[in-house]
Amino acid sequence: MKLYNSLTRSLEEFEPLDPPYAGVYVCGPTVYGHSHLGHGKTYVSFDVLIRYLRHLGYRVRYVQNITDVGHLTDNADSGEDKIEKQARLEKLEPMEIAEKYTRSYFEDMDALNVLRPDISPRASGHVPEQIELVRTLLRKGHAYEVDGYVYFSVESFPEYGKLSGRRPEELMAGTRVEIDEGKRDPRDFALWKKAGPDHILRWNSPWGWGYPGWHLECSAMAMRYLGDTVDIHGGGLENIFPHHESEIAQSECATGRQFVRYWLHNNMLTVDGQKMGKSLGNWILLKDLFEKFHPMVVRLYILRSHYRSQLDFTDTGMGSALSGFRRLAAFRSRLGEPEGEDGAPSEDTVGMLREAETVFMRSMDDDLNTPGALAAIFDMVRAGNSILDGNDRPADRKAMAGAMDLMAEDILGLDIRGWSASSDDTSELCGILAEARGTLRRSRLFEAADRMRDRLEEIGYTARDLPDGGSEITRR
RNA sequence: GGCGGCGUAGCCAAGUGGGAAGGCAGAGGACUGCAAAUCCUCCAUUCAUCGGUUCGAAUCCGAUCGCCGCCUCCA
Repeated sequence: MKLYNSLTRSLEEFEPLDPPYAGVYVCGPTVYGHSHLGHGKTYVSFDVLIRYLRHLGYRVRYVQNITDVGHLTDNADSGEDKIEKQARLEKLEPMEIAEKYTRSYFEDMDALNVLRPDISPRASGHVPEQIELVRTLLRKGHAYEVDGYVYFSVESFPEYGKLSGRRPEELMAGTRVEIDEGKRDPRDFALWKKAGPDHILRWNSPWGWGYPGWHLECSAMAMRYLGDTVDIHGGGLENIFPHHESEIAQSECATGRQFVRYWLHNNMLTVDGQKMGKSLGNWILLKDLFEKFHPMVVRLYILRSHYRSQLDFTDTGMGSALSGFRRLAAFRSRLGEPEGEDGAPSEDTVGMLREAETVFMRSMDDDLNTPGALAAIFDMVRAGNSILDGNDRPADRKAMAGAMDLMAEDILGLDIRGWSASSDDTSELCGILAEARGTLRRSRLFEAADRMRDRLEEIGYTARDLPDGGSEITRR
């Protein structure tokens, strides 16, 4: 499989350091609020990576942190810890906030059918590791302490900037680079920050009470669980600088080894052509979106564009995704669950499925080209329907079901069968109504039968008539 | 100001040197009592514009116009 490596700015064949094991680290959320659609895009994208790596036979260890401490509301030291701020607003303990929104995050990711990471380490639970990393950097001369603060010395790492492509001189005296009294160099960043008693989330350290700088946790936890060199590190594009750049600096200075071999970055989400921002009034929480659209439709929407492209969210786009999902669901539902069929599928089916899987895998191998992979699935749906229209053989349905379940469900994570099942709460009632419509039709009381269909349509049910004279009623 | 990306049919979106995928919407047809679903056919001689390289470019190079993002907490 080829992956686009931000570090080399090129497509590279993925080869883990120690096959078949593959270590993947993805920057997780800061848990001070409900997850938004941007989280959805990022974690669905990386979920597909994990699923596909596993399909290819890699033994993946997927680590994704939960940031429950240390990030500030703004860049200055006067900034407030975001979790502490939220705790004050909700009148809860900071750890209650972290717990509440961690659960909320997993709830939303579960709905999107995102597989849970193998390890979800909390930053607050890894302060000793972070302190140890700071000590190492101090010992090796890559950091210095100033009055309870510890800074990383960018000058001590000539490769600083290799990921983001920034030149050191650009970083000097930049208008937006934090100028801090204690720093020897404006580019330096804090590894450890001093915190007074008013700061609830603080720990004792060799440099006094404080808390870790915001780049530190990822380095510490990635190396703790995946070793000094991580195969794949993923995250949002906006984290390339300074977050990931600084992770590299800290980690490589501490170990003397390459920190990450493949850097993957997911592009951003826009809403109606604009950046999604709280102040812009286009902030979309997943929980709100799920009220309007089934999570699987959201997932399909995300997968219709490539993970390195910006994805623009629009209502018409969601409508289009919904129609597409219905098509997939209708096909899968038509296939049923023909478990006990032992006959061989027809040549047409075998050939058609081979073609679909070839195109699908070729697309996935090409830096996770999910739009191309979806095209292969839709081709299969059309060809499959065509074959079954001509001759509905259970062995063919079974083969097609297997292909759908592998490509759409296992790899792309579209829970199509779950969708069908979830809209089935009223199945018994629908059965009775279908019986009634069938009786009316057989009695040629078409006017009454159609009035029934129209009224059902109005409340969200679709009636379709079957070749045998019966009817079927389903919820849209 | 620095950096990066994008501009492909009505909308969305792959393709990145030699046949313009796929989805949605739309048109016609088959099927149906009528529908729905499904199938068939049609729907970009052309890929923002201009110029260049090439036997050949949506794909490479240059310019122009337009849009977006990152650089600041943000996935």
